Amino acid sequence: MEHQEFQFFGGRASERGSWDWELLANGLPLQDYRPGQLIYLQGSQATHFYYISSGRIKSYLTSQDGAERILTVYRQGEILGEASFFDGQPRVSSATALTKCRIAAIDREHCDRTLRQNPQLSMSMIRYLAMTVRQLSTHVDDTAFLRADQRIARLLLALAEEDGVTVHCTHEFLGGAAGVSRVTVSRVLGQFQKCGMIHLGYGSIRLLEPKALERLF
Amino acid sequence: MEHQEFQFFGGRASERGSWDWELLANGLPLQDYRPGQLIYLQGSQATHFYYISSGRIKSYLTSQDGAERILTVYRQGEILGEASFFDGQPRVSSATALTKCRIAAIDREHCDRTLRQNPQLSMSMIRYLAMTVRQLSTHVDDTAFLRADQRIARLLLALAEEDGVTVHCTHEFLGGAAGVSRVTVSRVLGQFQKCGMIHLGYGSIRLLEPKALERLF
DNA sequence: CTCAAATTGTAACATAGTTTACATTCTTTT
DNA sequence: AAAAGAATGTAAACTATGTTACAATTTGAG
Repeated sequence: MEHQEFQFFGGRASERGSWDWELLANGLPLQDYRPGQLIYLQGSQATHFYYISSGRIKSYLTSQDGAERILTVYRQGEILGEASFFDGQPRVSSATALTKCRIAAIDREHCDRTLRQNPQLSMSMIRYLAMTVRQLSTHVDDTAFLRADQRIARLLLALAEEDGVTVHCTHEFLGGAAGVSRVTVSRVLGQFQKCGMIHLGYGSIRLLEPKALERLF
Repeated sequence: MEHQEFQFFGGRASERGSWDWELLANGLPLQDYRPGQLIYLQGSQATHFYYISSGRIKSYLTSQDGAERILTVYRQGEILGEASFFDGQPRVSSATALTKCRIAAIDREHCDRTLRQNPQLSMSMIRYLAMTVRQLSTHVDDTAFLRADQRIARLLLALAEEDGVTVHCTHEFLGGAAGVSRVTVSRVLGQFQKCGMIHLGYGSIRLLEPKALERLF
């Protein structure tokens, strides 16, 4: 029970390293992406899905007035965009590179052939999608039932799970991922710091008392 | 583009009839469930998933203080509980029968054998899970960016998609599905009625002007 | 080194939606 | 037919968060 339910988002932690998608990307050229570069856009048709050879990518929803809700942060060795690819409907989310990335784009012909030649990959894909369903359900659960401070606490713990005790991100980012405003993030983090649970830097947060954060819910 | 994006919840409309899971349940005994009977419980281990031969089932999340958030209404011919089954983690949601149901419980041994004998079923499962990912993403999108009245309008349209112009459910139910309180549902529906968009009965809502409801967002 | 841009802190104010409470209406049971 | 239970309508008080605004700090670019 090291990290228990903390697959809130970003959280593919529970399965990190247990996927082997290199086979899927085998033989495909890697493309370079710069930070901030768009990979796919909400509403577009899904002709490919993507394998991350290196770098980090966020997927997110955008409201009509431009607000952004982050769904997942994908990392090296993971795939993204496979759901819209398989169900044939337009993309529900967008994805952009958070860092420099090297990405392979997998098209339908390549995917079909590789799955046919490696039947065990189908089962991996089923498990991967099942994990994504779990993560999104947890997302709904959290936003439905937790207060702002609780969601922010969960998020910090989930990010620390991946990055270590010092999490590097802005309050703006945390707001987008937890579904609260930047101002609320700053206020809540200020309180956390006052209680000695965290230490705030510029663009970074060091978790001092993770146990205390867990006790918030 | 008859129903466009309205897979909000309950909404498997976009794919209705396009699944053929009978093969998966073939040879398994059907069990009878009464309305209100529990099928599986949040937090429990997933040893089976389920095929609905007849009846309707809701899946939902429960908060610590007992509040309920409905995720999906499943119907005849659909399967449920497959995500936790495949990813091997405890159930994130519960499921109970809404009506009398006949259900087949599919265990791991039976599932493995059937998928091995019918390789095309794996691809169906991938498409089904992909559709579920889409639905949950839409769920997150709606609760993140829409007001109470907009979510209720969407929900009514989605339900009408399945049940016809007269939707049979309580305000309590709508609240659970849209993520708002019963009181808010009653207030919003009252306004909709005053505008002539709907007609309210006892346990039923007739949509008079669906177009007007769509214009709300 | 300087200036512009990004990030953070904080306060006042606005508000959508919850909670609580109670009356009313409809349905089912006896 | 009466009584009990469900479902609905509506109002008042409350609250968590968003919004707006602006100052202070840190970083990065030229």
